[in-house]
Amino acid sequence: MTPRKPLPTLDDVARHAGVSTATVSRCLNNSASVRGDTRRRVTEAVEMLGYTPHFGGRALASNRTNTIGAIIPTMENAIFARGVQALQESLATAGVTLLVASSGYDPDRELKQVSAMLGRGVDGIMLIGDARLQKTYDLLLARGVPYVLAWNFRSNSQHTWVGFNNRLAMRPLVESVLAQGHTRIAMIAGITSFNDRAVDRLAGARDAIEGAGLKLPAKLVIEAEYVPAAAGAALRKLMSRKSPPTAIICGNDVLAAGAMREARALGLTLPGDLTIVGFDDIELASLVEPPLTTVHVPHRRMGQTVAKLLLAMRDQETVGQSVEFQTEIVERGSVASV
Amino acid sequence: MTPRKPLPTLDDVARHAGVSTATVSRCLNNSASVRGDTRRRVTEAVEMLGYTPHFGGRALASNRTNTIGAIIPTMENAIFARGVQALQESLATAGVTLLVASSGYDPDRELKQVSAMLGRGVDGIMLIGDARLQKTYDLLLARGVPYVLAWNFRSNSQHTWVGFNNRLAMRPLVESVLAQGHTRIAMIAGITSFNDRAVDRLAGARDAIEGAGLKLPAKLVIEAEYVPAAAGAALRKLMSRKSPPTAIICGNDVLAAGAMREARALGLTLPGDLTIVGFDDIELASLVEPPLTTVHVPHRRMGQTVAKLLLAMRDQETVGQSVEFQTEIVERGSVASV
DNA sequence: TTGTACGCGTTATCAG
DNA sequence: CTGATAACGCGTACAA
Repeated sequence: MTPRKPLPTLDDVARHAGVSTATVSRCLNNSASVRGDTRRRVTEAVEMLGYTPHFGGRALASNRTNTIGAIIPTMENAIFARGVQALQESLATAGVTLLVASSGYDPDRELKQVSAMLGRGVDGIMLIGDARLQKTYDLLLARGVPYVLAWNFRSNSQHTWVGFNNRLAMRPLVESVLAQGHTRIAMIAGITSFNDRAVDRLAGARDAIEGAGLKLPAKLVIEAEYVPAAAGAALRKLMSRKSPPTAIICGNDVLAAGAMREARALGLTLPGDLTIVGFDDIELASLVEPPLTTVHVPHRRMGQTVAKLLLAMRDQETVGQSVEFQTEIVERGSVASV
Repeated sequence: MTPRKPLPTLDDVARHAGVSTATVSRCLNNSASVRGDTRRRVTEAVEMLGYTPHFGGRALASNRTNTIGAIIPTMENAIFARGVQALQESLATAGVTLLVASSGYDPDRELKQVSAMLGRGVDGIMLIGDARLQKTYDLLLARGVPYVLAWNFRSNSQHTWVGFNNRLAMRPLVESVLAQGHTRIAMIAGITSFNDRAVDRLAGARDAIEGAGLKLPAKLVIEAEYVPAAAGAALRKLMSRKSPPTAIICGNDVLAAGAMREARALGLTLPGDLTIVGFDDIELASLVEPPLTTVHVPHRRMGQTVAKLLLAMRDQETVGQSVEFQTEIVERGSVASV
C-alpha cells in the first residue's frame, strides 16, 4: 500500500492559481463575485491537483455538513433498503450526503447512533417509528436538529411524520379475509418490542376481528423475527392446534412467505386449505406461489418525501409538515373462502 | 422547530471540570495518563453537558476519521444489503462508522462518490468488483487510501480482493444442469456493462457449455435488469423460439424467480417442462416454488472480512492480503432431467 | 473583484 | 500527571 499522502489543500490550489485562498473558496462555493478569468485559473488548478475540499475543515468553518442521517432497524429489510435508496437519491440531487446506520431494533444502540450523528454535525435525521428512548428525543430537541419519523403515522403528534397509519392500513385487509367467511384467524406478527409498526399492525388486525364480533385470543398470536424460518416455526405451532386457524395474517411479506413454505411442507394446499396474507408488497409478494395478497406501501415515495422535508426544515429552520400516505390492498390470490 | 443550538465544546467541558482541554481530550481518547480522580470529574462534566466530540474538529486535528466508506451498485440488491450490514456491524465493534453510497452501476457516479468520500477523509474504501474508470483507481492510489475490491476475485491482481471467483463458481452449476441431459441451454444474464460479476458468470456458463461440446449462441443470451419483470420478458422471448431451450441459467436468484413466475404464467410446469437455476442463494431462493437450485455465496462473511482487512490496512499501513471464498451449489429442486 | 487574517473544535507537542 | 499552545483546512468579515 502506498503511504498515506497529504491531501492538497486550499492553499496549494491558491498557490497554483496565483490567487488567495479566499478566492478559491469563493469559486468552490459558487459565490457570484469572481471574475470568469480568475475562476478558470482556479478550476484548472483544482483539476490538476485533484483537489477535494476537506470535509472536516469545511464543517468547522461553516457549521454546515450537507449531511443527513438515517437510522433504520436493519438494511436487510427490503422495505427500508428501498426507502433509504430513494432517500439517498433525492438527497444526492441536492448535493447532500446520506449517512446510514442501523440499530438492530435496539433502542440503546439507536441512542448512540443519534449521538454519533449529532457529533458528525448532520443537518437532519430520519428515524423509523416512535418507539424509542425519551432520552433520544431529548438529545435531538436540545440540539435543535430537525428530525422526521417515518414508516408510520400519528395525527396530532408533536413529531413530524412521513408515513402511513399502520393500524388503519391493516384493518381493511383483515376485513377482506373476514368477508370470505373465516372465523378462526391467527396472526404471525413481527416482534413488537420497540417496534410500533408491528404493534400497530397487530392492533389493526385485532380491530377488524373484534369489529366482526370475533376474538383474536393470545394463543393465536405469535411474534416472529423477521426471517422466513421463524414464521415457519410459528405456522407449524398454529396448525398443530386441535382446531387450527383457517386464515393467518402475517405482519409482513417475509413472514407470509415463510409461513407459506412451511404450509406446503405440511402438505397443505394454498390457498384452499389455508389463507395467508402479508403486508408491504415487496417484490417477494408476487414471486411466491400463490402470489400474496398484501398491502401496498409506497416505500420509495416516502423516502423522497423525507428528503424534501428534511431539507426544507434545515433551510427554513421551520417546523416540518407531516405527510400521510395512503395504502391499498393488492389482491393476488392467497385468500380463499372458507 | 427549536433554533439550532451551539454544541457544547471541549472548552465547556474543561471549564466545568476545572481542567484544561488537553486533559479532557486525553480522557476521551482513553490515553492512559490521567488520574482516576480527574477522569471522574471530566466524565461527569461530559455527562452533564451531554457533550459529543465534534467530528470535524477531530478529523482536522488528528487526520483520522474512524470512518470507512463503501460504494455499492444499489442497496436494493439483497446480496449487497446483507454484506453491507455485516460490514457495518463488524466496523461498529471497532468503533468505526460506515459511510455507504450507491452508484447505480454508473462509473461516473462512482468516481464522484469516491472523491467525496476521500474529501470526508475516510480511512478506507470498499468497492464492488473491478469494472470502473481508471481515474478512480488513480485517485485512490494518489491519496494512498486503502481500498478493497469485493464480491469477485482475481488471482495475481494488483488489487486486494475479498470475494469468490464468479466465473469458476458458475461453472459447476451449469455442469450439473448439463449432467441432466440438457442440450439447448439459454442464459438470462445481468446487464454486463460495467459489471464484472455479470460478465464472469456469463463466461462461466459458457465455459461449462462449450466444455461439453455444445454452444451458447448469442440469441440464447439475454441481458436483463435486476428486476423480476425484466427476467420475465426475457423468458417469454426465449420460450417463443421455434425450438425453445429446456434449461435456463439465470445470472442471479431475482432473475430466476422472475423467470419462474413468467414460466408459470405461460402454463409451463416447473421443473418438468423447464429447468431454471439461479445464483447467490438469497432468502428468496428457498421461498419460490419449486425452490431454486442455486450457488450459495457467503455474503455476510465477505462483509466481515472486508472490515477486518480494511482496518488492518489502515492500522499497519500495509498491503492487504486478498481473501478468496469458496462457493457451493445448493440443490433444491428446480432442475429436472430432460 | 480580490486579499488578509481570524476563528471554528480538536489533537499533539512540549514544558512544567 | 497536567496545562499552554501551535497546528489542522476552510469560510468569511473586513479591508484594500
